[in-house]
Order: sequence, then structure tokens, then C-alpha cells
Amino acid sequence: MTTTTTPVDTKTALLDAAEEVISQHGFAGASLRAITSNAGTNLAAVNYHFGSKEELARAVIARHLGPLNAERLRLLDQAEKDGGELSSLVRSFVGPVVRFGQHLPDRGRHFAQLCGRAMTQPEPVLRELMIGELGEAIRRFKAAFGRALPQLPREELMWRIQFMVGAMAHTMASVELIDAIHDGFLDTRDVEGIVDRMTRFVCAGLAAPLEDSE
Amino acid sequence: MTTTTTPVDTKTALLDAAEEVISQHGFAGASLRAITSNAGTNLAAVNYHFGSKEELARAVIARHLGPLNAERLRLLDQAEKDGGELSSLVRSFVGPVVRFGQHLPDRGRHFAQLCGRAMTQPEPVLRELMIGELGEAIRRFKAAFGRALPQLPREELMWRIQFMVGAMAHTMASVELIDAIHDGFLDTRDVEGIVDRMTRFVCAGLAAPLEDSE
DNA sequence: ATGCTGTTCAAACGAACGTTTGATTCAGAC
DNA sequence: GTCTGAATCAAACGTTCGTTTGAACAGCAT
Repeated sequence: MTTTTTPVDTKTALLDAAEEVISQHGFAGASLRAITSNAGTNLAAVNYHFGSKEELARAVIARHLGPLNAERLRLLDQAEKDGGELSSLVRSFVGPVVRFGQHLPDRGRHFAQLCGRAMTQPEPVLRELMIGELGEAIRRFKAAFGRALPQLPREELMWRIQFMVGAMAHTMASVELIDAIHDGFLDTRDVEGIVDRMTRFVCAGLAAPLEDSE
Repeated sequence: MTTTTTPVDTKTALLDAAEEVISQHGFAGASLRAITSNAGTNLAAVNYHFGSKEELARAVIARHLGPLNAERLRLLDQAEKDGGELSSLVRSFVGPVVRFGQHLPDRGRHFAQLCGRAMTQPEPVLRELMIGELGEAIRRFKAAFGRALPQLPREELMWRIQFMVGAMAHTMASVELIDAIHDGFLDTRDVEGIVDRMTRFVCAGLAAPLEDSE
């Protein structure tokens, strides 16, 4: 029982609980009984309000991913208007995810962790919805990065974007683990610091020279 | 049924099948019935030879992770002897994992994918063993990176190593996905090319300037 | 009060899960 | 041939899973 807010209606109570339980145990590992007991609702409420466990999971992701990608594209528009500098493009991409937890203290972290995992999840359930929602954003960002790094062969750019997504997703998925391993030495609550560090790392990686120059 | 080799003894048949099924469906999603039918053995064989499903999963990881980390440390020793240049350190770290599939055509890919996922897996089963096996290697590499990047504050270094692991793990976990999305445009079989690209990206990220210099 | 509609409830459903059991098979030692 | 111990087998164990059911309950118009 880690629910921070006390939602009035059953539907959002289920969404919040599912978000937490799935982020901690994965989709297959999250039982409807664990979710509903965490939400303080009846077991049958999930199938009544969402139809199935899978639809519930879809709703969990869709609830926040839409606004999150909209924010990404908004920042991307702004960044391109301001000259399309590489670091501002990277910020537009990684910022919203990392920053997402800021206003939703615990649930934001759960969702960010869920996002980080969803793309590499073995079960295609979350992954497919994730990719679907990300589709347009990915396309826009690929084009923007291509414009910011015109000297980079397209294949190389694709790989580097892959690495960027990896650095971001893995960090999001591992917040709990980072806390545990470094025992607070790395401050996972300092979102702006993380955005800064990730941006520096990723920018340098994206703009790396093509040949090994000694 | 995608098993490439025909192992003589039941034990390795189970390990191979488990490696494949778990890498595709996750630990919770991989049923013993799916594993044993894939291995062509009786359902009870798992509990007879390994004691439990969890112990089987441990054995799957332990089988290759030990040699893999040994190879990493061997390359690290060599790299440090040769001057401890950053790119050779990075190569020592990411090379063995990416390269692992080369000699074991399909199983290597499955294991690499499993490795990529294991660390961010919601279920602590695989993660804990993974971290345990990785412990010494991580410590050695942290020290080596600290020596190669003396100007970097320790906290910054830790974050950048986190990003490096992310870029590597995510790429390993997503091979199937990369194939599907880019439809062969990115060649996931060209392991040395991937090692080169990842090394360039990660080196630049690790060595990125501390302040945003315009 | 009476009906109607949307929601919650306890209880049960069949299916799939990991695990255990006890019989059966089959080398190799004596 | 007979015994022995490891290995395999079909079958069943008890549990937990997602889902369904039908009754009970709420608020509200009539």
C-alpha cells in the first residue's frame, strides 16, 4: 500500500494501482488480485471498467504517454524554431520523460520506470502500444536529428539514436536499482541534474567523430 | 521449435530451451511446459535436474555469464597493460557481450538479449544473480574508467557509466525489435560494426565536456 | 413507492501454473 | 540372471490465474 493520493472513482484508483504494481512486477507478474486489493476495489472491477487485464495495461500507458509525447513535440517545435541546436533537440527528447515524475511524486516515478521497461519488455503487450504511441514522435525526432547532424550517414544516425534511447530507457527503468546500489550517492530525485547529465552524454555521443582519431 | 543444435543430455537441452523461451517471454511468462516441450523432455525433468524453475533460470545465466565476464576482465587487463586508453576500456566492456552471439548463432543472440533485459527486469530473480555475477567486473571497470577520466567528478562518472550500460543493455535487448522496425536496414548480425559504433558513441559520451560550452 | 441504470459485491468458473508422486525404463556391476 | 541407482514417464496434486455470473446496492426520475 503505497498509494499517495486517494482517488474518488474506481477507474483512476485501478489505473494508479495498476501503474504501481505493473511497474514493480511486470505485466505477467502483476495479478489482478494484487492490483485490485492495492486499489481497494473488488476483483471484478477491472473487467467491468476495462474489459480485460490487457486493456487495463493499455489504459495505464495511454493515460500519460499521449500528453508526454505532446510535450516532447512542443519542445521540439520550440527547439527547431530556436535554431535546432543539437543539445536542445536532445533535451526535448529526454527531458519530458525524466521530468515526468516531478509533479506526480510517486506515480510519476512508477510511470517513468514503466516506460523505460516497456520497450524492451518480452511481452509484446506493453511494447506494441508504446511503439504505437511513440511513432510520430520518433519520426519527427529522427528528421530533426538528421538535420542537426548532416554529416552523419543515415545508418550511423539510426544506431546512435538507438543508443540514446537505451541510455534513457535503462536509466528510467533502474531508478530503484540506482538508489539501492549507490545508496543515495547518486540523487535520483534531482531530475534537472539527470537531464543535464544525460543531455551532455548523449550530445557528445551523437556528435562523435566517425573514425577513430588518435 | 527453433533449437539449432541437438544436445545429447537432457540438462543442456533444458538450458538451451529455457534460454530461448525466457529470452522471448520473460521469466514469469515462460512456463515449464513451454520450456520442456521445446526441449523435448518430460515436464518433471526440470525439477529433477534443477530443483525448481528459479534454479533453472539461475543456471541459464550462470552458464555463460561467468566465461563472459572472465573474457571482459582478460581484455581489461590487456587494455590497461597497453596504456589504459579509454576506447580500449570501453571495447573491453561492451565487446564481449555484443560479440557473444558470434559463435553460437541463435543461442548467443538469445543469451545476449536475456542479459540486456535481466538487469531491468521487474522480477528480482534474474536481476540479483546478474548483479552478483557482474559485481567484480563492475568494480574493476569503474576503477579503470576513473583512472582514464581523472578530471571527471566521481558522481558524474557513475552517471555516465549508467548511461553506457543503458546504451549497451537496451541495444542487446532490442535486437529482434531493431530487425523488425528497420527491416534489415540496420544489420544486427554485423557484431564488429556494432561494437565499433557503440564504442565511438560511448567514448564520446564518457569524455564529454563537463559544462555546456557554446 | 416503483422502476431503471450504472456500479459493486461475494462466489464460482475453467484453465494454466509449478511441483510431487510412484511406476517404469535401462545401463552397468556383481 | 539379478540387483541397483539414476533417469524418464504419465498422471495427479494444490494453487493461482483471468474472467464470468447473478445477486445486491446505490442514486434518481417518475
